[in-house]
Amino acid sequence: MPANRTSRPDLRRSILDAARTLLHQDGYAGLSMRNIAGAIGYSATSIYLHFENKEALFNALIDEGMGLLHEDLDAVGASGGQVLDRFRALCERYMEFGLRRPEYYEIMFLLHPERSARFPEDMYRRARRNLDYMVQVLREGRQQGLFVVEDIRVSASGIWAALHGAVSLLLAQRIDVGISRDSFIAAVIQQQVQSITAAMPAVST
Amino acid sequence: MPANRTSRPDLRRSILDAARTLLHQDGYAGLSMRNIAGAIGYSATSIYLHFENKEALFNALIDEGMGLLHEDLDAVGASGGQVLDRFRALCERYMEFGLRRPEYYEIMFLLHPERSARFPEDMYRRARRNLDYMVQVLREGRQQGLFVVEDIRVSASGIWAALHGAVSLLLAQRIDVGISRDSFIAAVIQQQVQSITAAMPAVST
DNA sequence: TTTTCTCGCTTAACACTGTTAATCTGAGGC
DNA sequence: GCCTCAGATTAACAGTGTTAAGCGAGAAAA
Repeated sequence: MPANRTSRPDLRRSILDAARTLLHQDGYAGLSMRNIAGAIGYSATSIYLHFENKEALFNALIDEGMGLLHEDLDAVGASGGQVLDRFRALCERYMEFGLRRPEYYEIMFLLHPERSARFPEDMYRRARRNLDYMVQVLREGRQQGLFVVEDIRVSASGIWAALHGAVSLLLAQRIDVGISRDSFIAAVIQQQVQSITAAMPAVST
Repeated sequence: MPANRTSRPDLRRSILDAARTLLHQDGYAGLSMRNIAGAIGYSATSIYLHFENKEALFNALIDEGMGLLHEDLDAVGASGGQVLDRFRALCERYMEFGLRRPEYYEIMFLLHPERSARFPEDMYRRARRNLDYMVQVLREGRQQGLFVVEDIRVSASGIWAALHGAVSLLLAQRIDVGISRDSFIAAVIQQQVQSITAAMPAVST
């Protein structure tokens, strides 16, 4: 029996919200179709009226997460300010997103590496937009003679990899407990800064 | 019916090998107890005579993988040579391990971030030994005045995170296909080098 | 008003999964 | 020959994603 048949359920939206909530509460392991359905007072098979299968449901959530991440990173781009500050902010914002919304980050970047072969093409495109923020700020920094990068796209990928690795290990609690989260994040960002501002013998000597 | 009852089966070993092979062939999704057992001609419940549960089986595999990784990294330490070269080699070897043995790397560092809370303590210790290789070479480099790092342990963690992120994204095929694997790896290593050799105004000016 | 149709949702079922309990089997010791 | 016991098995349970069939109420048609 539907929880509230009168109020124009918009079941699809409810499913997504319930899935996200359960993901946040119990993690990926405790998330089943019957679970999601039960949380909103429907039967499991109702979900299939709105999503082709579990993977499609996840892709919809991933899509939402990408949108949120883009919002965060967009805010950095629009903030103006020095290019180095914006680079730092970009790194910080990315990591902060992963740590603040682990349920999203997990399904967006952490889960099922083997499945990504079946990933929809446009999902890839959205993920690649993450990189574009980085690419743009690197290009700008290079134009101003502040950053030293050979291939911008490769460097941006490397920096993204570093940030992603840091978030992954933090979420998995695999960073030494003797290291404070904040100092680790600061160090990671500092490493990225040094990796692009380093080795400028022509200017500094 | 056992595949070969006469030949002193050493079932435990067979189980681990079968699990590893299946993991390599079909990925984590296609790995079930019945699958593993079927591959060596036993029933699924036989596995429970040698492993408490599936997680224990995985932990045994993870343990093996850690051993292999340590062997690889040890070889670098014993190689002698310049400290910077050894640092590079350490980075390269780590990434190469992940790419050469994805089935091990996946269960060691990629799978089930949520489950790691239940991770056995000594498993953590072994994982932390990875870091010690890095810590040692950083310390040596600093003593020689080549590396500039504030907190060695934090820096080592940051570098490990970067390497881990690079391996993760490569394995998940989330690095732009327009970027060659080798140039990406080279760039990541170069970034790590710059992150610890950068900003030496006192010496360079 | 009565019949038919349609759509949203449900139940039943299938083939899986990890795991436990109970059972079988066959070799070694008496 | 009989007993014991360890190694392996079958049966079963609760759970999973997913499909097929069925139900019920409201709209449309007669």
